[in-house]
Amino acid sequence: MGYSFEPDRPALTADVVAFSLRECVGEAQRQALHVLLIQRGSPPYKGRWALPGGFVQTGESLEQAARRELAEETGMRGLYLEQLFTFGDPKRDPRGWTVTVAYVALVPETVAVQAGDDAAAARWFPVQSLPGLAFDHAEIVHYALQRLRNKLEYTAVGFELLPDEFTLSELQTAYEIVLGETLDKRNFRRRIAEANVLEELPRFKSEGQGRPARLHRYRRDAIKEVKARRLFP
Amino acid sequence: MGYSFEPDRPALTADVVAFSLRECVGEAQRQALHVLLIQRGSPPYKGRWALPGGFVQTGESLEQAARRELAEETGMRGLYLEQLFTFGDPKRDPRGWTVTVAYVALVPETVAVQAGDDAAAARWFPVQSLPGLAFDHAEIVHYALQRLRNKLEYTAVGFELLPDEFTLSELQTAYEIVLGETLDKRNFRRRIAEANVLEELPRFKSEGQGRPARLHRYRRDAIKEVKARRLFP
DNA sequence: ACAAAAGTGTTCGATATACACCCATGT
DNA sequence: ACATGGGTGTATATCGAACACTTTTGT
Repeated sequence: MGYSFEPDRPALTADVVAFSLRECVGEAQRQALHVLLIQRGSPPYKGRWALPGGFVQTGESLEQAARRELAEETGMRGLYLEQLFTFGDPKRDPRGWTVTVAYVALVPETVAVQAGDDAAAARWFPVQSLPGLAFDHAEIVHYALQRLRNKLEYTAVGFELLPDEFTLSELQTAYEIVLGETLDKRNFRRRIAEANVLEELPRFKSEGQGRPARLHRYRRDAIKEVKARRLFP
Repeated sequence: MGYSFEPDRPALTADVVAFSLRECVGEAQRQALHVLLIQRGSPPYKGRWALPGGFVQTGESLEQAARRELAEETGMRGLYLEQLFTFGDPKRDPRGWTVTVAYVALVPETVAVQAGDDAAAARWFPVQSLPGLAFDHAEIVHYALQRLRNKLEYTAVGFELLPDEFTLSELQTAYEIVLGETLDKRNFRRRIAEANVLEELPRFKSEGQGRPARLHRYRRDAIKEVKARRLFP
């Protein structure tokens, strides 16, 4: 670090790829993985959809910036958040040199979006049918999706997409939607049990018809394994 | 991304954690994993050791900046390089707000270090006995080491630490040193063979005594597996 | 009673692990 | 001839994958 002069500085932003499992519009009961996008109100890319995010401010950490921007633009707080990658191609923003630190957030369906102060539209889009995105945001979403699938295979973060209390079937459905493949119920439950990150609650959830399902929640005292085992090899 | 005003900008740097397997000083034949450090010539942390790195310049990408700084300060070029993480704690640099994008580089022992223009000392330190580091660089190295071990378990990047041509025993030794455990020779060779990333060369390497070992090299046409298999579960 | 979702074990094949001897060269 | 490192196959244990029926509730 032999800083011998002070060159120009890029603008630094934090952008968030917020994933959530939501019902597809028009298709009740059919959940799909969605990404939250915000419609740009000013050029460049005016009217185009983009990831929530904005400038990192003096005195805050990168993660704080990501959380603040997400809260300001969508009202969502307290989510699982993880740094994804930093995108710094000098031409990625037509206005000038802008480097962005991208984060991934996982959002339970129970968390509601409140559009930001600037009244910009915020909407969930199915990852399978995203509109054209501003900047290099399509690339960022693509990279985030890969990472999410990987993460789900190796670690047990799936419940970050669910409410505090959930049934094992809901958890399995979450995994199936994200991974894009169906899983065997018995094998799935065995894996989750062996991971030892859930605890049973003394409550059940009745989903219309059928036998009520036991509710579970994440064990907050769950130990991070020294050598993470792959959950779904 | 509703940029409504232009806040202060942090300085943006790229730092590199360069790993290499080198002989320990004093202990001929005993290799260990080393990290390249540069002695700071000016405050803050004057005289302390730090990671090579420096400001990202206008018009270059983050990876280009990392490569350029590494070349300028150590003379090393053409290495395996991978983005690690971006560190942005507002207090990480006492001079002011500085965000750094950290990279990991893997350096064959055959690559020599030429100290940079500013004649700052550059030295390889065993990861087991690092000096006190400037800034948050100890944290960065620690994180890089975790990532390197992980990477080696899941993917076959081990040969990036070796010269173009190497023997399977050299490759195994590299894995053993980084992972900190001994591996079974036959199982190791089977795994590497199954990964299908190496090709045999019609040459052998005679290491003083013993039967000469066949040389191998990385297959440049090796296919990236869709679903990476763990090499050493 | 029946439709709908929850819950539960076992078998079989694949993969990982443990293990020992012969080969080619230098001294 | 012997010391040194290179090279090879098999048997067993573990793990993953496939698979079907019983239970509990709402209608």
